[in-house]
Amino acid sequence: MQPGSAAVTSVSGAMAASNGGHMLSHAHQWVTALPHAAAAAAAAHPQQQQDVKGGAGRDELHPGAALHHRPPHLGPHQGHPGGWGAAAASHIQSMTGGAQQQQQQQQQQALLYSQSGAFTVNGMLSPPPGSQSLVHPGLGHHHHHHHQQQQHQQHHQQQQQHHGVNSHDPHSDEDTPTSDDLEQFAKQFKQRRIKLGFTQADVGLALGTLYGNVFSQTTICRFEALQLSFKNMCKLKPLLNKWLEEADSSTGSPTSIDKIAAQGRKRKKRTSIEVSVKGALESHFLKCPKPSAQEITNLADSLQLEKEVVRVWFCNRRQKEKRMTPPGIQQQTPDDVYSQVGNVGADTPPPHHGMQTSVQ
DNA sequence: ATGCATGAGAA
DNA sequence: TCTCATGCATA
Repeated sequence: MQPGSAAVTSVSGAMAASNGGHMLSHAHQWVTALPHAAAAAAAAHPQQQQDVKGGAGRDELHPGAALHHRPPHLGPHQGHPGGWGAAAASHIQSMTGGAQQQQQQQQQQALLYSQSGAFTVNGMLSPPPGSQSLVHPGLGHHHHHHHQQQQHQQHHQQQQQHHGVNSHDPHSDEDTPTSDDLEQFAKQFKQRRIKLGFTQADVGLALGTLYGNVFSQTTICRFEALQLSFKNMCKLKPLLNKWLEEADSSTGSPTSIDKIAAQGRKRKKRTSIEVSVKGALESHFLKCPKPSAQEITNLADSLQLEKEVVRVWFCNRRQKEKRMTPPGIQQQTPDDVYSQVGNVGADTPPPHHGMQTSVQ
């Protein structure tokens, strides 16, 4: 690896990777086009989302843009199942009557993807002819173990068992589930999904057509693999659960929906960082997960990467640590406990055990 | 299945 | 600026 090209950043055929020395005048503006509202699910229901906020009121009318999905009534729902990685869990969802505080949720943008290309306009109800789905013959290994989840950096847990609501019912889709619940659900979900012949992408779309919240294959995948934050898992579970019900029960209700066009945002080309460089970053991360702006600059400079790239790398790395199935977890089966050798480099940061037993 | 990226919102 | 949810693009 030449020291002159640690990372290859090619931006869509234009704008060559400008590295050489240290030009700090990179006004990264790949985002040139944005005024393109994705008025997909801009229904007027009192949800907590509203896309199109870039001031783009005019868009090219999507033919057949059907924004008519009944609101999933997520209103009085616990939008934030637990304060996990986030700060204070001060927002205890107390919907037990009338005193409840509400706060803005997150944002959701309605875009659409077309990755598997196997879905039909229907989202669901039509097992893709030859998707990447393979019928799993039963896979009956069930082994759930205990595992902690929280890291070290944060604090307090989230499983708040209130008075009244929440009566130890680890099966219903309501109330905050436990990690085990999530693990089981995820596993079950995946199994069912596959048996039904749907791809992750299909599900993502179906969710959109069903509730207005479209998700990508990526998200579904990460959900199944428990690679999301606990909080995020909790949020998605109800939706996916709903889909499951719909999926296997309504095997014959053509719910035609829309299919809008994507917008033309320009995204920066993915910078591929060389392994050696990644190693260096890892090392630094172990020493200092949160480098200061200055440190980032130095690091970026020495690694010959753009500062922004380094910054983002750290952000993403940190996020990884916060997932339910953190990186670095050695998946050891209860019978090969003797393969514990010296751990890499520094130390094993999170001694947490993970789950994720089978990867499709 | 994952790596790097975007963006809204919270500090 | 960081976190968090989320996804395009890619391996």
